[in-house]
Amino acid sequence: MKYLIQNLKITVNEKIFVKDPESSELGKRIIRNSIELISEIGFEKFTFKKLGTRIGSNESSIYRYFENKHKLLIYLSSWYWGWLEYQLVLTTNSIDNPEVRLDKALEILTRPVETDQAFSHVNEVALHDILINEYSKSYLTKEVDEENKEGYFEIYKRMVLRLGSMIADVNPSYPFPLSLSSTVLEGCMHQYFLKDHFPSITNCTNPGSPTDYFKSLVFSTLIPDADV
Amino acid sequence: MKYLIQNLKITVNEKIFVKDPESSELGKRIIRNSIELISEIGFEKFTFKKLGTRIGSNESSIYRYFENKHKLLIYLSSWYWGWLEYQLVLTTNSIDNPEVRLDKALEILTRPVETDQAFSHVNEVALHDILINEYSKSYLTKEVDEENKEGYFEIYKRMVLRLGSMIADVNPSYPFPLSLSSTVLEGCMHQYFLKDHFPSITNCTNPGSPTDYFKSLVFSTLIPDADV
DNA sequence: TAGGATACGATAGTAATACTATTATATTTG
DNA sequence: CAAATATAATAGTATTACTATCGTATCCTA
Repeated sequence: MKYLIQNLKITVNEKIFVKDPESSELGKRIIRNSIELISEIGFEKFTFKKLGTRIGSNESSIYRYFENKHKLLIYLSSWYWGWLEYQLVLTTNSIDNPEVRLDKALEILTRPVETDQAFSHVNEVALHDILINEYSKSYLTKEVDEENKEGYFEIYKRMVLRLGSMIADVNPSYPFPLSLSSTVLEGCMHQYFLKDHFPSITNCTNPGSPTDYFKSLVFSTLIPDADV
Repeated sequence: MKYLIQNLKITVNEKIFVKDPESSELGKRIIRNSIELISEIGFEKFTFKKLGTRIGSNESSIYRYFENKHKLLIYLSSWYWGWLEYQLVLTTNSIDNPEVRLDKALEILTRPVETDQAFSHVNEVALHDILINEYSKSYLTKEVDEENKEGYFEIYKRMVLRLGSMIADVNPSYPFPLSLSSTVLEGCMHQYFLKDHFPSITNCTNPGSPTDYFKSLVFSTLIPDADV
């Protein structure tokens, strides 16, 4: 994938980190290796000590960037949603026809992730795996309301609102645009998970099928007599 | 809610527990209090030590019933799905008309949970909260494939298959009955979560709206020109 | 080029977690 | 009444998730 804008930086809420990991080499090593390590061993078994060993650095140095691994997960997730949002906006904002725009949006949001050369310290494919396997752990906590107030989930919510408004543009009288939008974003990650671990309870077992499924779901809901 | 059958027992895979908690008073106290404690402080902060203190019993005694808190969560979830499945089957199996049956099924599966007098040691409302806030943590692990082989998620998968086949009965040519079924079950818990913590990205903010939303989603998908 | 700020690494230490093991006592059952 | 079983009490371990301190290297600037 190629970008019009080089040296792009995905902006993440400053409250999420202690020191901006994009501001130093060590910070970028933390990001690159935490993505790989979390996707390898899972979030539960991931510790700053293991990450320190892996990058030949000290546990305490990592704490200078992130308060704890929960905040790191929120950082990585925010980065992912910011990256996806950028692609969504770039691809859809020039499209005037609401149906075509929504169709394109669903494609961007549900397709398998590919590596993006623009961000060399981020393995987007591994990061997508982390989102599928770990994202809900970032908000299924007792601290979610506080953290939401602090703006930790802004980018994700903005994504839901964006897709929701594209849905409303196609059918302004549909009463559940936001629920449909949140169902698509969350449900898509779930279908990717099922494909890998519970294939008996999904029909999204080959590449491209999540896109087909969610397009059909959304359009037949919004345009009852359409031929989709 | 009243039951035709008294002294009913929800059957859970025996590999999930060390000793059947239904077989003793202590076991039932573990179940009752773990449900309350997990829903109060959340799964992360929940420990067997805290549970022991709460029930005036010893940490080591709890380990005789469950290997660890992960298994306890799987037990509680399985119990919940077994309980819901019972209601689903009881309510729908006498209905011949596929549309009416699916409509009724969606009602059972998406409505708010009420206390069930038949199981005095289980607070079903608190258990539903646990499912909403913690269920995905039970399968979003690196051990999911092994545990799936052991049958830990059987009841849940059976639920998805049941709803999936009711969906297929309404429209046999619809290509994604299982994905739609899993989306409804998972998505419903997600909408309940959003209602409480991210109300700005859902339209399911008042009681009954998850049912309306999912009925409309499913029927407009299956019956494109229906008046739903 | 000296002096101060900043970054990083190394080490040590703490409270809590998630167990395991052993022994003692109480209760149930045959 | 003896044996089996269940539970309680205590102790102990490795790991986790940090916090605190200190020394050194590097960088920036006056």
